[in-house]
Amino acid sequence: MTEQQIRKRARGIDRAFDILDHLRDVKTSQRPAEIAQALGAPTSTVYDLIGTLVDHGMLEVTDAHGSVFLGRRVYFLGLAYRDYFDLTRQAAGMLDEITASTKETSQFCMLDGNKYTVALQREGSRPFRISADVGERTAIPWTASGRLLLGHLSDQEIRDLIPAEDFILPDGRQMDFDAYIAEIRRAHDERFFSFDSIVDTFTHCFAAPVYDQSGICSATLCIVAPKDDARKNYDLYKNVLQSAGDKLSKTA
Amino acid sequence: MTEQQIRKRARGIDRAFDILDHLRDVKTSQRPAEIAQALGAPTSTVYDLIGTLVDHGMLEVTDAHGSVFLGRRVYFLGLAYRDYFDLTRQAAGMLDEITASTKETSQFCMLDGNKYTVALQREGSRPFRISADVGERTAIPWTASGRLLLGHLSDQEIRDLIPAEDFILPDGRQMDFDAYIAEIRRAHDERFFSFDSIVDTFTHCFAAPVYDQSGICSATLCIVAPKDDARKNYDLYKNVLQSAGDKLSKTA
DNA sequence: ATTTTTATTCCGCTATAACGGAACATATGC
DNA sequence: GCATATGTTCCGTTATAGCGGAATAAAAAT
Repeated sequence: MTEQQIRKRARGIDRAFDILDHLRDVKTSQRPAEIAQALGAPTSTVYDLIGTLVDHGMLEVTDAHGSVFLGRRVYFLGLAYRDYFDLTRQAAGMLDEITASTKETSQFCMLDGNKYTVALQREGSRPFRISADVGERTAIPWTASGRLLLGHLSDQEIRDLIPAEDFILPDGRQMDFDAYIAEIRRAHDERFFSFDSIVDTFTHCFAAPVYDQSGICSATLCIVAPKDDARKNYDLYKNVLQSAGDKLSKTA
Repeated sequence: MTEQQIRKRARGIDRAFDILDHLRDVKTSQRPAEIAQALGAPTSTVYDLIGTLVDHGMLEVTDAHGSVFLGRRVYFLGLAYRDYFDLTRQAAGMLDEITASTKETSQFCMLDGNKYTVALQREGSRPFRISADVGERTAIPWTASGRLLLGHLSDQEIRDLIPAEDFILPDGRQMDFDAYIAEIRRAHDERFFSFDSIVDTFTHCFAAPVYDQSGICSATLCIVAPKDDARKNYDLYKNVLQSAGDKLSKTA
């Protein structure tokens, strides 16, 4: 076989998306036979694929002749795409504002499974070595955000979620679970949490929640500042973060 | 094999949508390995599928670790879904209004390949036998809408689109192509066309364009009225249709 | 640095999805 | 009405997609 591999059969998945794209192009519902013709694809295959696409809700039958158009599910997927990138774009703007007004490093953080990750970061005017890089996965209990992001879970759910070793601090000390839970509850009530960093000795971390439409804290905005800056500007930084978090929140 | 067929392999298409749905659920980008674990699906398969989904633009790589989230294309598909059903819903409302104010039968019509079809219909107070039922495919030149819907095409494109036999009227007479083109150009300029029905002897058909965002007449609103009603209310019907068409049009 | 774990790529086997074509159903023309 | 064309379903064959498992690479732990 040569570089130009000759394939006699197309993958179902490729043809499936061809069907979806085609319907998008023509902007109308069409019958299976029409679609098959338009794509130059084998009829029996197209019938089969349309069947499974309908089962998946990616297509909907629109009339008694069996015409199909794009289905509800593609719409919901589209919404998810938009929400994700809207949030990312808006969050990036917020970080710009926060860092512009405070000169401190700001971050947009989320959970990634049972770990904490920095999704976006804007470095302050005096960038120092931040504990975690963007995309790095960190133990949730080591972070200020890790108090806010679990606020909607029960004690047991929190215990189940976090691996036991994540309660052991970088310096080897064991965290107290009950004290951690108490901090989570307090952070949830106050819509804010801050503490001297656990992973280094010279920074203070501020975190404010971003809520999704169901009121769950789905992300946080953070400021990482040298301890003395943090002390001097505590109220300012807290207010800046909270109002930015409110702006990104979807709650009505 | 029994009723409960045991399958050892899943279809790629099914797993592909599982991946999309999963990302919608978690609302974050994830790495292939995570997704495979979350779905309990074979790793090698998930890697392969994610590759093709990325090729299709259904997924996008969001960071240097290879994390993926829903891609641009799902968004565009979602938009197409929304536009289609928005237009359908709004058009149905318009037909209600038109028929309420005129008592005549109103229709929402589109092209379906190289044929004309009635997509929606609201029957007037004295329903008579309409030439074409909803969903029926009719020769484009036989219809009033068939003047408006081709307004964006060149003479040659029109000639290529319409099968020769569609220029033969139901009574066997041959239509003159140049005269037909002239009517199309005039209808396009006037944003309106009406004539005594070709397919029956007692109705007059009115048609006004609905434009999509690129200014192409993608649909029409029509009134099918008995000839004498049509004569008496010509200006009223024309105005009602045109303003309704303007409301549905996407042009800025 | 070295080991251990986890993530990714590679590759060969085989269950089966895609396909062609026949059979059947439905619409269209005569 | 019958004939012709077109749309849909059914079914057997076979190219190959999905899979398991090995090999390799990258991270994490020691």
